[in-house]
Amino acid sequence: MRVVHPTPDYPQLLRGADLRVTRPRVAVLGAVHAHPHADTESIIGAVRADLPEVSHQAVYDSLRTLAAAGLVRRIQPAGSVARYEARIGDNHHHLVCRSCGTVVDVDCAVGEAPCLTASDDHGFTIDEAEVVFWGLCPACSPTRS
Amino acid sequence: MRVVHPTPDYPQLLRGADLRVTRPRVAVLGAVHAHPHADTESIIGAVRADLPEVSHQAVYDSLRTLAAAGLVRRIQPAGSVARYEARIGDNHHHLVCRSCGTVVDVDCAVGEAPCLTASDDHGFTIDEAEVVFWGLCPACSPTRS
DNA sequence: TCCGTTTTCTTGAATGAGTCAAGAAACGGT
DNA sequence: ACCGTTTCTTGACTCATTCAAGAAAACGGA
Ligand SMILES: [Mn+2]
Ligand SMILES: [Mn+2]
Ligand SMILES: [Zn+2]
Ligand SMILES: [Zn+2]
Repeated sequence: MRVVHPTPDYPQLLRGADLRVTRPRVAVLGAVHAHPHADTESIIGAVRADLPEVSHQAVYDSLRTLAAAGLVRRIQPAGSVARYEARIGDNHHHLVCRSCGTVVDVDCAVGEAPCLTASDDHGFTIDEAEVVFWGLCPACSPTRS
Repeated sequence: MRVVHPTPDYPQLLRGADLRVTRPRVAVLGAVHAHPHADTESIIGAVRADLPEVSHQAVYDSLRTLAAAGLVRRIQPAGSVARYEARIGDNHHHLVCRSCGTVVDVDCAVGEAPCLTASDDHGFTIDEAEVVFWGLCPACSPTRS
């Protein structure tokens, strides 16, 4: 079995979401695909490798638009700035290092989205169950003998 | 069976955590007990009912110290300012309204803390599994017939 | 109770991610 | 190519939270 990861056609993804295709949006979408869980500043840096003149506001606007359209997901672990990823629609979860802030993906252990049911929904209409595992990454863990 | 909720002895709680007993700390601890999931601004307001002259910085410092000592828990759902609660040590979870930001408690549906195990820990040393259910509270839900 | 040391609080300024707003440029349907 | 609409640029601004320096309070020992 062979899993293929063709480079996504970003303009097509944008059109499919009824969004205008602009150079900043294409570059931002590409940067998010290339740098999972990157924060806005990193994305601005990556985008400027292609478009040296993009404004930070264009990146902020693009990220917001892409997130609203469901083309990217925005996450924000407590104490962190916003981070973005292109892995969407699979309700996966995250492992966050308390020391360095590194974020890694964790497949949902239970099932489909939402993967968990609240014991008492208090009358809420729940649409997502977000799980964040906190701890220390290998690099930040105290070395054992 | 009778469940009693005696008013906690805040000075004693502080001493037990090896913290100096100061008026701001006692008041902040009381405010967090009285107003679960309140944000810092609300806590400042509540504390000033007792101590009209406390500085906002004293409240920020107290909250940080109390959280570090484990006497209160700090939560910060994405897009929200920091919120604090005194219900600690039971690994309960939260239900957050996407519209008004209301936070309510949800008992852990699975078990003891951490109530979940990551499918792959990537070498991390995990110490907490945080679950946030997102949705709309009854007041914010579109009314049905 | 008084003292000295240490911690905490007050005051005021600073930080920084993110937003707002107005005009210029780009997109895309005709 | 033209034109109406959306998006981008520029620059100012917000606001939760932090930083820093000196004044006040806490507390263990005398
Ligand atoms: Mn992810
Ligand atoms: Mn709670
Ligand atoms: Zn780490
Ligand atoms: Zn609500």
